[in-house]
Amino acid sequence: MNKKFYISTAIAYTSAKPHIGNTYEIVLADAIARYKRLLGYDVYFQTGTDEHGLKIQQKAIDEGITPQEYVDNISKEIKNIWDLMNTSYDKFVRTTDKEHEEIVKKIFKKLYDKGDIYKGKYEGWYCVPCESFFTDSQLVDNKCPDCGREVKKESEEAYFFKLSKYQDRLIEYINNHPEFIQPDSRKNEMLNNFLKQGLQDLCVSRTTFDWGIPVDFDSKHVIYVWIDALSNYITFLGYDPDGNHSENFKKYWPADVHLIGKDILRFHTLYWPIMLMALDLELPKQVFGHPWLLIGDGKMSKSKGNVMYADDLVNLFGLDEIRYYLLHEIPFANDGTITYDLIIERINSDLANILGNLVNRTISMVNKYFDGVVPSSKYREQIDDELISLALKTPEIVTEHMDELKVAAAIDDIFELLRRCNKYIDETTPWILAKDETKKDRLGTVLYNLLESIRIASVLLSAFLPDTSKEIFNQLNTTLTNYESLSEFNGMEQTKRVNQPKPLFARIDKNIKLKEIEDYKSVK
RNA sequence: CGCGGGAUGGAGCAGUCUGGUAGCUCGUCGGGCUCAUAACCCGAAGGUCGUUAGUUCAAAUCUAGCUCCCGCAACCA
Repeated sequence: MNKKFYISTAIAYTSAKPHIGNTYEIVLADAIARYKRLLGYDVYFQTGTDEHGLKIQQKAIDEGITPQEYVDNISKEIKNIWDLMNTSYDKFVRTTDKEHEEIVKKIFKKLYDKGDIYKGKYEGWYCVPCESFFTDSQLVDNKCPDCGREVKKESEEAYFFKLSKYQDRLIEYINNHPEFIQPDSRKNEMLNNFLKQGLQDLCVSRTTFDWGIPVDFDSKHVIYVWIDALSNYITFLGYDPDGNHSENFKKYWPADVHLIGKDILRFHTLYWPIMLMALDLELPKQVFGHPWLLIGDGKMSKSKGNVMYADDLVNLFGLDEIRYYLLHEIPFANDGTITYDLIIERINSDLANILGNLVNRTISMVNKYFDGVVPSSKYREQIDDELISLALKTPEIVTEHMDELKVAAAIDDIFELLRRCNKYIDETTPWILAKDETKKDRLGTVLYNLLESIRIASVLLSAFLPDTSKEIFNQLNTTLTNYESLSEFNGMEQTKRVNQPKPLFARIDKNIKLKEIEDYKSVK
């Protein structure tokens, strides 16, 4: 049986349309999931939307619709964007799902019965018009951070979760599993900032709004986001608080990777593991807090008017172009930058020049010199060795990087091979060989080596640029696209015909494109 | 003294853990080539690696201080 791999993204909050920074996460997860499938893993890839809470209730009221209608709309919009980005999730979950709600109630009850949840009082600064509580540190000039009005000290009855009970166990777990929190720098942050200071018990219910899952033994309260949202990772898999877990749950839990934004690391590396400990469940193997995508040097925000949305970018540049940018430009640990200039630069230099042009010139030569028939490769020379050994080594290197979730580095590895191909063409000068009929066999070998190297690169690329990869296979006219076929350098079937070359990516004229973007924006 | 991260040629980044000629991509300049999407290949210029002091035969890399930027600061996804 194949090894399993369970990867999840955070579920997106349905308060607004996600911008390109939020979209990055699903694309990153998709690349990892696709790569694992390529390696033969039995992959389960879950994503979805988080649909409860005060903010949503208010927005719905503002728009004069029910909260359910509101989240139905946004959830659908988010799903559309995920689909637009060609992401291969296996399950799209919604926290307003009835079954989820039932299981969450049971989880809450179970923790309550166990004594890990208890009833207490929540104290804080309350803003009446906003109906929200704030902590000391959240206040701005001792006023409400949202509306700037006066706040007053209030307390309300609430349920609390005993984080403190489990904190030593968690510290021990984190220390014994150095790979649990990634990147490492985040692990230190969590340990130093929170765990070592001692955890306060977490308030897990609210009475100030009702758009949430009710506490079934105390209907005044709704279950607050933590238990509701975080538990999506197990409820939709078929976790049963009474112990009759589904086959899926037994098969896929614990998760291999929770992919999340670095801002919600605390919830996933402190609250969530402790919940699981309280439920006597295994902890996820890894939580990866990925960096942010910044516009220029600032954070994306509506007030700055610099928000970029995935659908606009795809309209302007194309799907794989944007996937490429997202996957390649975001480093492992630090925040990345996105600007139109940088997108254009990457598309031109990497996709059009290095990849697109290589495929185009190679297929053209096969057509021109061999009437499209894949030539035989028996006249090898020493100069071929370097290319061939790199082509055979690249899958290993890419896999290593992917195992470390270093997606950008993995893509670089593939492009290293493509660059080597371009260089190889210069070294072997096939157009000169073509002029000498006696060198026809040598010419064939050179072209074969190129075709096969491109095939190998394209197989690896299928996790990142699925459509492009498909198109390359189409032009190569090959169906041999599995990972196993990369272990030997003979996957291109001789005597088969390649198709006509077709440019994969058009080069972009920067000035024209920037103008087009202006026009596009003004029409919107 | 709240915690953590960052500061590397014009731009975007790697290298820092495990000190030892400063690397990659883009851009610029020069050359080559013509199969190809004015693409490709080669070469060059350009950085006292934020700052100060220390450790060392040797520091971008270790230690301490300082400056600037960013995230977090707990119930705000």
